[in-house]
Amino acid sequence: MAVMGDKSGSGSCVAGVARRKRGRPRSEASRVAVLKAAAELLDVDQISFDALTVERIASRAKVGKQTIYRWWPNKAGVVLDAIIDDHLSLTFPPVPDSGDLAADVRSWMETMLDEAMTEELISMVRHLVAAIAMGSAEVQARLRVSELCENPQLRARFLVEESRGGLRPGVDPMVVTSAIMDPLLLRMLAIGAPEPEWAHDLVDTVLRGALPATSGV
Amino acid sequence: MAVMGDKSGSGSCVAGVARRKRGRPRSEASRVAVLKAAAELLDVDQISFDALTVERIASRAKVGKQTIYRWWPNKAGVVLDAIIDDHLSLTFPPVPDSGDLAADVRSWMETMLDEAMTEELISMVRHLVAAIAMGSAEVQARLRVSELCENPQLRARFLVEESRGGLRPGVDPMVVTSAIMDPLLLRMLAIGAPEPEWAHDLVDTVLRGALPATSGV
Amino acid sequence: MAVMGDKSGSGSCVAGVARRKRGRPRSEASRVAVLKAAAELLDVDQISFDALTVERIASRAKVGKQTIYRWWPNKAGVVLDAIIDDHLSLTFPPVPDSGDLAADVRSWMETMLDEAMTEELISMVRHLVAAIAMGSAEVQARLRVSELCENPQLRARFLVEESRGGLRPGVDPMVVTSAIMDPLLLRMLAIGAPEPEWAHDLVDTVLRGALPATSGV
Amino acid sequence: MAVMGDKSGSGSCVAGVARRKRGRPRSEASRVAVLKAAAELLDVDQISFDALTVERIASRAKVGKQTIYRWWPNKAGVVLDAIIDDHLSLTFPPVPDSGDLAADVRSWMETMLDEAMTEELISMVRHLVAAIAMGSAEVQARLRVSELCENPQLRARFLVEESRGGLRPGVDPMVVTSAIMDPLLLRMLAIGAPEPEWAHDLVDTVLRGALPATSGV
DNA sequence: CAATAAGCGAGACGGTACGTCGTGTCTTCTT
DNA sequence: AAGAAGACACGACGTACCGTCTCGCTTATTG
Repeated sequence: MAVMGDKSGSGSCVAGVARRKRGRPRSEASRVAVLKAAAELLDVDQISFDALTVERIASRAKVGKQTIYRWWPNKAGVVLDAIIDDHLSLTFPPVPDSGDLAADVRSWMETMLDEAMTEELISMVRHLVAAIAMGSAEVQARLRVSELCENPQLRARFLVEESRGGLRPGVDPMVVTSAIMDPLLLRMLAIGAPEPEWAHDLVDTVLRGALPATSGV
Repeated sequence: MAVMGDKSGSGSCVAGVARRKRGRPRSEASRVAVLKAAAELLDVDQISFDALTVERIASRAKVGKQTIYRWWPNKAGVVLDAIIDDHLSLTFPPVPDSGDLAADVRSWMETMLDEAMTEELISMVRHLVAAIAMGSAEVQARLRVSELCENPQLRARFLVEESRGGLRPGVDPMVVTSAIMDPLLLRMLAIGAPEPEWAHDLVDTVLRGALPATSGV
Repeated sequence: MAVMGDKSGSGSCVAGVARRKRGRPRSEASRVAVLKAAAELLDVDQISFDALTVERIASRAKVGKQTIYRWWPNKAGVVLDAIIDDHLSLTFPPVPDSGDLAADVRSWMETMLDEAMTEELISMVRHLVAAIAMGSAEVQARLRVSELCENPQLRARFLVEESRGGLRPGVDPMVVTSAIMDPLLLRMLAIGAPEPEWAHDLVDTVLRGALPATSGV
Repeated sequence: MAVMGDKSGSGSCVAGVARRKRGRPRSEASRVAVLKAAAELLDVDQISFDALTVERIASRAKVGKQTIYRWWPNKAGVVLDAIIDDHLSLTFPPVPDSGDLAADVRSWMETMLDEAMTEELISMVRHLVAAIAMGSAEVQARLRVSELCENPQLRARFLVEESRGGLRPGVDPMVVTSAIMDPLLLRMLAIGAPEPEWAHDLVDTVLRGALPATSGV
């Protein structure tokens, strides 16, 4: 999933051969060092998004400040690229597929509450949301909350179920995913781990709305 | 809903007489001027949360910078108090009550999409979420997204419906509110106004899970 | 040597009986506490003149800040009063009087160089000069360097000598005192203790000019 | 008379090649602009040493505040460099050389009293002495009152006279200069212009001590 | 192979805002 | 009325980053 960190939108060289430009080419090592440094500062050193500074990234990456400003518009841009380049990611537990959607989602939520509500994951959510909420319109154009914060696996499970005919007709798997995941994310952002009761109630209510009437949820 | 802007955790005078402290008492005028100034800068002048500075608040409020730092820990603290003190608030359209919950919520969502998705409302959502996502743990302890970003009217409508027995037994009105409102808020935060189709699908799915099976949603 | 620390020049009550003014009289205890505190901070705690603050004086004196501002114009005023009231003073070694002026002054200078060039005395000179150099015109009107920095004993010795006819006719004892003391003070201010050679040369040269031609200096 | 404004004690490159350091080199333009600005504020705008602020210097010099703090420890350091770099100096009237030292010095003192005792010169003396008296030990190490406040021309006149054999053997020209100049400076600092009588008496007394006995001073 | 470009680490630059400290004034209760 | 306490408007402090701008050096392509 290559991404142009390019300020100027670059517009890839259409000439098939990808004719190399004159002058010294961009250093891949520096690019990676920057993204890695940013990711580590947020992830390992657990600093907050606004305690993160471009200078600190540059210093940790052993890179000149200008090298960052040459390729990214600001720190939000760097963080987003770090996310996109998978140096920094939300890793939610996998969603099982036993054939029984309701049981699978409930079991997944159980695992979320028991194992995934770590300080690291919660602060990561905060960083991402902060990066998005503070980023410029331009930055947001490159990023969808739904693509980053959502559990792609959860969405995939709903899509599979839909193809099996296990969802009520007309129900959008994306919508179902959001209805479960987004309230969960906002709770993590605002109050940390949610109440188990609340979470189970959420899953039940949404699933009841998403499954066919015949299924005895 | 009075709130102690106090750094040191309020510490109410338990002694019944509430004996006045020595020295000049805190100026209520200054307190209000600060909150008002912060609110106006975000609300009227439409500046972003991180373009907001303590110095600018102080200058607009005609108050010494120290007076702000004496009573609030940082700008996020000021903004939160401004919200809590109702100088700054999200005002969503009212939820009608015709007796038919499904129709009411659908109509409310219609109004949201048509009238409420203004630049102002969306940027206000961003300010609030940024204030929470970037704030310290201490700040978050004083604020719940669920209390601020949520539409209290929507929640009230579900509570009324529950008391009338119009909700499926065991369904928590708070959960239902979140399942509709939170995905909407995240969309506003990330991509601005959501697709109408998506929004209607969300309402339908959640309501189907929340209403009694007998109701023909 | 009583001094009115009064801002308004006060103008003593002319009515012979010294009729007490209405209201609570000025607290002598506070006045002394302030001067003592200022003196100690400079003298004992060895802080520099501009590290000295009115707030620190007030706090050390257990006195309200206003009590200082009610009676003194600023910290320079306080320091000057502390000097005048003898809480803070330059104590130079005594000048012997053996009848032989030249021998006495040389011996005094010897003692100065050997015993008096302590860190405390030098920093005290600096405080005084700073207080004078930075003080307003009003402050300076109340203070003469010649009265404070000069060794009154040295001056007295020259005056005695003059009355005995031991000075060349027409020579002003004050001038002689200055010609020896002021270069010494400036050296202390700028470079700390002066070179002994330099000091002896100074004494010799000035004395030769001040004593009658007959005396074989 | 080049001076390193360097915080870290100059550290000249001993390596003959004087290999340039990495990074952008210090801007000479900024260095000069700062010293010039400080000098003008004291000299032209006639503000007092403690009304002088680093921010004002920076703003007048059109320089970032940090650029000042990068190279100087505080405002006293800046003022001292301004002095050393000759942007700010005491300019006393020239000392004539007619061959008759006594007449020359008396005539010079006459000119001093008549023409040089301007408000500007006196306040400049105050600035310089304040800068020294309040400065840290480090600052003082770089500056000698004797080098700055003294009239170099007066000293030169005495040195010339010494080489001609016009001074009494063993008399140090530096000492004579101080014995005349320092009392004058302290008077200017403390009370402004001195009495003419006092000044003439000073000159007579010191010269009598400095000239050979044969000369009929 | 030299010339020419452009990227690189380093670090100074003009700025803005920070959070703290001190000033001198004001306002409250206490003595 | 004066005193101790302490909040107030103001403004400078010295620091941290911002985003820009040279420097000398390195690494490519091109003539």
